[in-house]
Amino acid sequence: MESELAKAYNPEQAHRECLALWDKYEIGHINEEQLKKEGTKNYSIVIPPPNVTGALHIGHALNNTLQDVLIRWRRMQGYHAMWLPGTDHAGIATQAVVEKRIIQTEKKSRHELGRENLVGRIWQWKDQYEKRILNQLRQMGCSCDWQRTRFTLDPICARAVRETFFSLFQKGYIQRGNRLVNWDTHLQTSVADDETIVEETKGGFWTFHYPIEDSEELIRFSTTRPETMLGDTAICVHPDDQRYQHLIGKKAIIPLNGRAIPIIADGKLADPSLGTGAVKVTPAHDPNDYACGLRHQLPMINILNPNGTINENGAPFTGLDRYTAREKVIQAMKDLNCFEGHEDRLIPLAYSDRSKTPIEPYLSEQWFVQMGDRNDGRIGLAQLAMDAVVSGKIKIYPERYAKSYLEWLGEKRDWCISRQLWWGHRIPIWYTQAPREVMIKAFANRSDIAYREVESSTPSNEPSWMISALHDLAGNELGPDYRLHQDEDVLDTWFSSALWPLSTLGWPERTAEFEKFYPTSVLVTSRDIITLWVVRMAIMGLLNTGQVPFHQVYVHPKMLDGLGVTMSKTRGNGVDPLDIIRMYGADALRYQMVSLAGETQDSRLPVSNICPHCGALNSVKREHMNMQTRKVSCLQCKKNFRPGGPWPSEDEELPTAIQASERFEIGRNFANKLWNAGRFILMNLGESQPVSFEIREDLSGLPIEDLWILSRLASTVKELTKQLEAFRFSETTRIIYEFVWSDFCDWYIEMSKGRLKDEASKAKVETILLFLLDQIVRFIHPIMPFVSESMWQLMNERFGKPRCFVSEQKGIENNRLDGSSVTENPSVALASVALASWPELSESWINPEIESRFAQMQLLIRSLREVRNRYQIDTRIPLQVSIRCHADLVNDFNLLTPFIHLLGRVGDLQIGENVVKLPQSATVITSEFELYCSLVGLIDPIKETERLKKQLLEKENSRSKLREKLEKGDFRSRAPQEIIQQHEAQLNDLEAQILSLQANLKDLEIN
RNA sequence: GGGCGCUUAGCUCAGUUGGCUAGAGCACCAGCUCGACACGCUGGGGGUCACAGGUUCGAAUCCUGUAGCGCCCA
Repeated sequence: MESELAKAYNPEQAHRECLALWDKYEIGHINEEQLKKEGTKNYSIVIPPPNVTGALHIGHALNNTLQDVLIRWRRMQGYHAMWLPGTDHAGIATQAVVEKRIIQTEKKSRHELGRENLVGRIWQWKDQYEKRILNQLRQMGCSCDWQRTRFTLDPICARAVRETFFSLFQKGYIQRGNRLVNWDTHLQTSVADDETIVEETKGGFWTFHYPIEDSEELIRFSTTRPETMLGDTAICVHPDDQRYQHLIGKKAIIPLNGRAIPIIADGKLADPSLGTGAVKVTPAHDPNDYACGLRHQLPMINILNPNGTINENGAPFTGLDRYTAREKVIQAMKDLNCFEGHEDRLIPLAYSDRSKTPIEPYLSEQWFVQMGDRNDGRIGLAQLAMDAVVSGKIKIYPERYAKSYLEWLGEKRDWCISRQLWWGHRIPIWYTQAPREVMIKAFANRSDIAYREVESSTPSNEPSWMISALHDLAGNELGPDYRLHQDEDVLDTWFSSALWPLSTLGWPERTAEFEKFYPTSVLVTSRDIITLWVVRMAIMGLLNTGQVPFHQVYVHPKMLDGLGVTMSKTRGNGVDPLDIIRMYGADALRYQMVSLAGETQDSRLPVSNICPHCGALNSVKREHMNMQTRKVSCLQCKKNFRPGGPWPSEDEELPTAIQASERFEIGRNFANKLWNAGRFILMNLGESQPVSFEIREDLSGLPIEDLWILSRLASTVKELTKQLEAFRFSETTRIIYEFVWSDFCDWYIEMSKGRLKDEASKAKVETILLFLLDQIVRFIHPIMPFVSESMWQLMNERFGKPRCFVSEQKGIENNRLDGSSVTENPSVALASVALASWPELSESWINPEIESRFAQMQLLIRSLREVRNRYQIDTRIPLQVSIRCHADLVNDFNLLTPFIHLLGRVGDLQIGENVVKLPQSATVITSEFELYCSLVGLIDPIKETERLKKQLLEKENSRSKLREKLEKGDFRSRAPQEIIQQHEAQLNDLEAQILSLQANLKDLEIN
């Protein structure tokens, strides 16, 4: 008996030991030798790089667990599997967080701090969070290739960005121009459409009129943003609108500044059925008006400064904030008698996701990647990425997401890649004014320079140039007379993350990593990222290399809280994976993550606050979210605490709760179950030390219980492998749980308790037990690496190097620690289960017939237990039992007699075709057997009558349903023969069972 | 407004091409310290599969509509 094996699995100890072990053997690292080796099966994943904005939450835990499951599984299958970790600089998000913090703590704006200082501070932030994120991944057990960790702003990634920008510029895919963008007046940058959120907001709807030039007439219109009248350049009516035909071509006067603007007809902008049918047109401040402005070549007057105040074009309101200006403009219009009315309205308003301030449509100079089709023979970028999915070069799982991918790309909208930020890859463009000859002279022989003339509305003697360069320009390339200055803006974060599969592998250099692992095997991500990121990676990969960046995309569900709301730090309904690991262990976290990754549903995870005083779970209510409640009293100990959430600082009076969820208990319990199964097996081996334990592929001669468990094992492994190949993660946990807990622990181990006591059968059952444990530890490892590794190590300690195996399998341990060749000796144990081989068992072991025969014994045992429970018979009292069944089953039951005695706690046992009912017995009737448990002195006729009547009722219900079905309509003429026979056989069974039950009931009445 | 998805036991979810009496875990009830495990063992109760139609011999499953929820795009 070994006492050193803890009674319960200790995740903390396992984490310490396993992490050290995996570090020691660098299990995730592809070394130089492996890198160079040819003819290997390769498998690679690049991590969707988490933002350095903050720490990882439970959604990341899901995403990364799934990647690790795939990587560990493929590694065990003998692939050279490489999972490349890293982080994303997340331009606007990170800059916003750091800026905000500096404003709070130091009362300084970024402009006061200066570009260099701010960027320095963000790097500090990045260092801190990158470290934290990578540690979180490590604690989760992620087997990344840590030595290849990348960051989207590091020099390797920067090189790919420069190369790509240059090439896009050269090929004419990148252009600069005045565009209407979403302007964040707080952060003073443009933001992408998907960085905005639209919310119904309380606003107003005002009606005004403008006088018509040289006329007594007025034209009336309505607006939700009166201040934009300052930038109006037209009034628009519908071409068919009879009310305004005579006004088209005339001019209206903006009374605020006296500007005369044309009245135009445009069927796309004006809707005669809405309001007055006339609308004001402000091309510089509204997307629809902008489009109209382009159609009619209207002037575009920008009335805003970058900070949201009115500029000189908006005189006399210059300098006022736009919302103050709105009030003043309304008042001015009232004073001019041009005001007609006002009503309150809810209007959809776009907010910046980063600063939460209202977005202003704003005209500014931006850089764009052209996505649409081209007329110069080059392929359109959107089309390029669409073709990859249509042709199947990229396969998306589940398939339906291919649709959103294609639909989004189908719009072929240009991609605005410039951001007015300081944190990011600075746009590699330099500007200058110089004569053409100077440019040619300086750059004629340079392949690393491309330049274009800037189209200018104000012609001058010397043309303006935009210069794209692969390497930074010093500024003096054109000599002392012509200074170069670099564009102030940075690139959209997605520009560099779009290159992630390329840049991390070293592209544009043809590194060994790139050659071996590009295209990557699969990208694992969540669906909101498809349009932002997946499509852009596809474009960049195809454009730069002609190859897709990944063969498969697996889209997993989203994590929701108990109320069905997406988890996020800002809502305070998220959970830190480290909290879960501390409470339940990393295996429990991973198990739960895998089990909720189903095909269709997002998954709800009710979140609780852990009381800092007593540890009780208090579920998170809506009122606790968004830091709305400062104080909660614990349901259990009644003491007060502050609910968990993204609080900016510690509370001085109240301790703050960490958050958790009892859902993770399943995984914790399961890990403990496995631990204890292993503990049982190792302890029972006692003093004996099998040197190696071998199972032949040919199972003949093994008893039915062994054939049964090996059949179950083989089909479990087969099914598991199949489900992993199809990314059906939740299925894998179901399969594993069912086999390990039910088949292995509840049945096989329980049965083995008898065989282990018998010297004659001890060695044989030990062999099977060890073999099963070995196989389980292997196939459970991708999902629960810590408990499986701990068990593996215990087995190593116990048996040293030799290890169980299937004797006919050769050369399966091919993924050796030293990266060396396939070993021909399968009996050599491996230092880590992470490097052991994935189970692969003979098809011939799968035996459905044995499984269904064995199921009869299970049903028998369950029936016995039910009787015992019903009568509350002490487990120590053996039951006297007789069983009537057909000959085949008599035979099986005879073979399994020891287990019937053991598991059913049976004393006297009679089995036969003509066995008679015992007096005063409880009865269970099934389709295959009739079971009688003698209850002399215990039988309660009333109770037993109740039981039988219940059984009878159930069977009669089933019978009438079945009869109805068989006799109704055209069942017999139209249903397949097979089904009809099945139903009939079942009906016969039921009839027989009902007769038996009735007979037994009659007996009870008599007695 | 358009698209995608969801609605199954008190809770979280399975249910792959329609076919035995719809399953699991947790929670609940009853009984168990029987030498792996109380993070456990044994048994039990609990569902008109959101609603209304339709197709079919047969619908949780396929079709249409309604309601509610979520996400994406306008």
